[in-house]
Amino acid sequence: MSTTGRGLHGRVLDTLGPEITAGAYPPGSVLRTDELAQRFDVSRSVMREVVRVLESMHLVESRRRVGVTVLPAREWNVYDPQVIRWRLAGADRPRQLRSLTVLRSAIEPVAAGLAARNATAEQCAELTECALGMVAHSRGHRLEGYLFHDVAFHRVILTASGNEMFARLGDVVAEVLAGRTHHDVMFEDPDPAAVTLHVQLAEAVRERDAARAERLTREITEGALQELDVLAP
Amino acid sequence: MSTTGRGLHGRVLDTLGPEITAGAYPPGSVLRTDELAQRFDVSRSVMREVVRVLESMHLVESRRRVGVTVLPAREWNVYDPQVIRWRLAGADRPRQLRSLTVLRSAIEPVAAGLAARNATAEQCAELTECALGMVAHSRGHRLEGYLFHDVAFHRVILTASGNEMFARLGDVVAEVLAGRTHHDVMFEDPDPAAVTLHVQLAEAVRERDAARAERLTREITEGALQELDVLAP
DNA sequence: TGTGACATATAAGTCTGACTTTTTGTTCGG
DNA sequence: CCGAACAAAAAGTCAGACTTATATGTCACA
Repeated sequence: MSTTGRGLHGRVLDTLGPEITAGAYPPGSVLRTDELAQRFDVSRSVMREVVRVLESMHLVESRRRVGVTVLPAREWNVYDPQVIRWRLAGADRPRQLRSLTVLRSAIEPVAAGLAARNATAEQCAELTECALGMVAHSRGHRLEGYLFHDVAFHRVILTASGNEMFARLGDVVAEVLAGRTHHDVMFEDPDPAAVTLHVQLAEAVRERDAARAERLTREITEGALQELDVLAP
Repeated sequence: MSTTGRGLHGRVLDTLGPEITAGAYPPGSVLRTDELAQRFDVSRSVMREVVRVLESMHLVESRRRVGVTVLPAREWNVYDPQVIRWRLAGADRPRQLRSLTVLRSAIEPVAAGLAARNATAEQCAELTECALGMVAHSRGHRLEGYLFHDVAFHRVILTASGNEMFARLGDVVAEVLAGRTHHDVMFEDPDPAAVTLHVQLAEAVRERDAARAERLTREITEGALQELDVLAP
């Protein structure tokens, strides 16, 4: 599940990163490289590399004679996929999930509008295929299959928009959708209305109807927001 | 101007990072840590730290027995402020600027709507102050002063939205606005219509009129998009 | 001729210890 | 009371030896 995995360096990062993003050290706390190296039983070289990466994420700041200072959350690179994953795994997961869902609600409608203008024939076909897959798995507790096609659907939309900034949010959306299915329990089958909206959206993109694509996506994301209000008020 | 600056490590990064994001090495190219260390005249330790940071940005991938492989642009963490700065300084600056402006056009209207709901009295005051500052510098080639207040205005909106993902885009917006003023020549005074829109927006937020705030912001960002079409068709 | 096991070379990964540089806090003299 | 010199502390840098994974080539065997 963890992306870093490989190498001694990655294992330390996978422990220290989540600790920091979980708020284990209040902002302003100072960590000493040597102490950390001892704690994780690694050499200073490895520890320095870890600190450098944390520094590039703006989670900490390293200064001579003072140590490694933990930065306030406001400074963090919250768009770093690694940071997003760490925070989603932590305690303030609900708040994080809400932030990301609001982000989706801003981005996806615009992305869908652009996709209606720019999508290739192949992408239109993929979209239809995904929507059909969602329909096929919408009943009988086939949640995993449904999720798979849902994620793929939104990825295609974001990619087809032709905007690289939108395209790179595919992982975020995947994380949010997966979170909804797995963590926040989802006993029942997905909302039939949502399924219909996806089918109609694929249709709108295929027919180059940007305005309709945007409107439909807005309905989808508003649904996601309402769902969140019900689960975590 | 460069954020990294400090330390030998930062200087190497400030050279190698821009090179990679500028596409100097085609995707799949392999770099050897030892060679890079020689080239920059630094120790392997320093070079390894640089590679680790580039790896965390998904610009490169380091694998045993093969070397440091440059990844395709599709993999890059394009939301990393450092990466954004590097790319804006490079050759594909126009494309980058367009991507970011489209991103703005998606985010800011939603952020403004939220700001109208959540802004504190203090934030409302700041907003009005910024808008007045923009008015005051809107004539007589006071571009620097205008830019300053424009950036501050949008930062307040994004922060006041209460969504941390939006708030963190303040730097991006600042970069885009600064780019428009400095790089892409802007001899004339700013569009009076835009100034008026900002004043009205501050008003709408103060009066808690979310719908109007969103609509006005949409007009502002659409103006920015059209401006871009004129400059770089 | 194809295939699988094995050997080898290569480049990253890791560790250690010594040394340098910057910064901060203290102390001492004015 | 204040400023300048000083000392200590922690990160930063370096060099060299060693380890580990792995891509690739080799060779025997089918």
